[in-house]
Amino acid sequence: MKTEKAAKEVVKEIKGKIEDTKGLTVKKNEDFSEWYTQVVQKAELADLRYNVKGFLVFQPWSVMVMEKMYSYLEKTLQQKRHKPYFFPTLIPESNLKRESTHIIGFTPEVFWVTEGGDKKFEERLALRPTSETAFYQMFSLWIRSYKDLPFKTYQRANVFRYETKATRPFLRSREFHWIETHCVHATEKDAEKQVLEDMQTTKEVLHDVFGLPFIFFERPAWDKFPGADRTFAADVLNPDGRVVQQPSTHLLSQAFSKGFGVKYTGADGKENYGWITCYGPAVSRIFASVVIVHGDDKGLRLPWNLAPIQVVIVPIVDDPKVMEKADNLYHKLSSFSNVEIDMTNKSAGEKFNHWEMKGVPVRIDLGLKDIKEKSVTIFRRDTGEKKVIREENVLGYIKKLAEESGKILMRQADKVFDDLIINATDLKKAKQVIESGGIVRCGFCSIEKDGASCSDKVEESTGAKVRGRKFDEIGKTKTSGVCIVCGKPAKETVYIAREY
RNA sequence: CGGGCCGUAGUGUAACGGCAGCACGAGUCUUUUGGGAAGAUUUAGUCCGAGUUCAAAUCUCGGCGGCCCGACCA
Repeated sequence: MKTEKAAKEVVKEIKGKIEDTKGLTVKKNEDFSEWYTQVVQKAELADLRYNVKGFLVFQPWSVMVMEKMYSYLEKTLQQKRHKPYFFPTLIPESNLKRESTHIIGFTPEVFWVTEGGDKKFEERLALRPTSETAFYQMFSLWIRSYKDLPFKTYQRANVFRYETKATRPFLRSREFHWIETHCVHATEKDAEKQVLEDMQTTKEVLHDVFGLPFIFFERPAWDKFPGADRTFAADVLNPDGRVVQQPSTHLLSQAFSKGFGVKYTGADGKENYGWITCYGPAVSRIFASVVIVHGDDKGLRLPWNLAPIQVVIVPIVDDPKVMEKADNLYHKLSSFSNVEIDMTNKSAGEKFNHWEMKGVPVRIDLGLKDIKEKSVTIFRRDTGEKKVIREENVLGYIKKLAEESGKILMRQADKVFDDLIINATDLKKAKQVIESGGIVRCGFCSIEKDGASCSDKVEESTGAKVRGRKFDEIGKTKTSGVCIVCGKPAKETVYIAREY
């Protein structure tokens, strides 16, 4: 009995010690939820202790990464002729009401501003949950002629949604940071082209630069953006088999232009309503995906192009010769990368672990051995390899690394999707696939309103949701099967996955 | 918004209704440094408000905040 008690004490003591360490105490694929919480705190991405529910403080490391994300997104949008704006944060309630589906969809999550000083406003003002009803109010004043079209805008903004569900840092909080684009086109066809362009932008930036794998779906009728005619959304996959909705692009058609009077005079002198589209990459959530998709049991792994510090030089000993060589390297590398020398008084091992947690792509270790042998030791975070490189080859080696490191992370991430999509012909099988962390591909009666009841049954029996039809399969694959739920002939092939 | 759990130094954890303790961190000094160094020394805490009680971190109520699970979303 006594020994049992003593053993318990020892276990407790050891456990306490593990929890005190600065490293991650769980493996990503064993307890994903806990892993994510720890990375956010231990890599100092956000402080969750701000005293308003659902709001948090973004710390420098995440802010610097997100600044880079903004810059890639904005550069791409501007190349595609979107013009930047900053719109007000407040939107009068009457604006929100101008499109009926929109107001119904958003009302439950609006923060309202009702007074200024001690004076009550006659009309409530919304803290923008999204800015359609702010932009289109002005579009109606700005757009006169077909010569003004296409009218392509965007803004970087923080938006507010009164989420009722427990929030998760970066993935879901009551204030989040994004870019929203709003475009007016002369014809439906032009608007459709814009949606294609938005999807292409998503691929160019989120996949090719940030290394995130995703599938674009057309959402079913019951899951569209409030007020949209058609909604297309990219789902990024988490390692635990759940998907996260990332940028979505919407064909708003003419509902909003009619509500706000966004009209133009055509070449024929006749008045027409504009065709509106909008697109919303949520940078703070995209950041979450970068953390989740690339991170490992040691912490973050940042693609070269997103890392605030790309190369860190770690002097192993405090020795004048070592410091001189570190300075030397610093100046050479600064010409094409952000470099930092870790001068802290921590032990070598602790420095190594610290920078691995932060996800810095390249580390250079410098000690007396390297001085003697005219070499340096280079550690790369993407593959975990450590190599001794001759001094004269260092620059070339790191330049090459810079080019391929993002691609390596991208390829590693792309692979994840391969085995996860599994065909199913009945709900029992679908449930099995979902429970083993997969995504189901199956026949489905309809993604129009008449399919909603079958969708409810899918949710009921699998706990997962119908994500929609895969965009690049629309019209290409003939669906010959039957609906996985009702057994009627399947008009669509859809995908089913659990969601974050 | 419903159901469950929770709030003690910066962090993680102890204390039957009866002296709030331990570890890590942080500060200073010395010795160290090739995968989470050591000694000396200093530092700091019961979420907020009310109630019960001789006595509350502990019990009750309210507020604020967090975590998990469901309906909503980017």
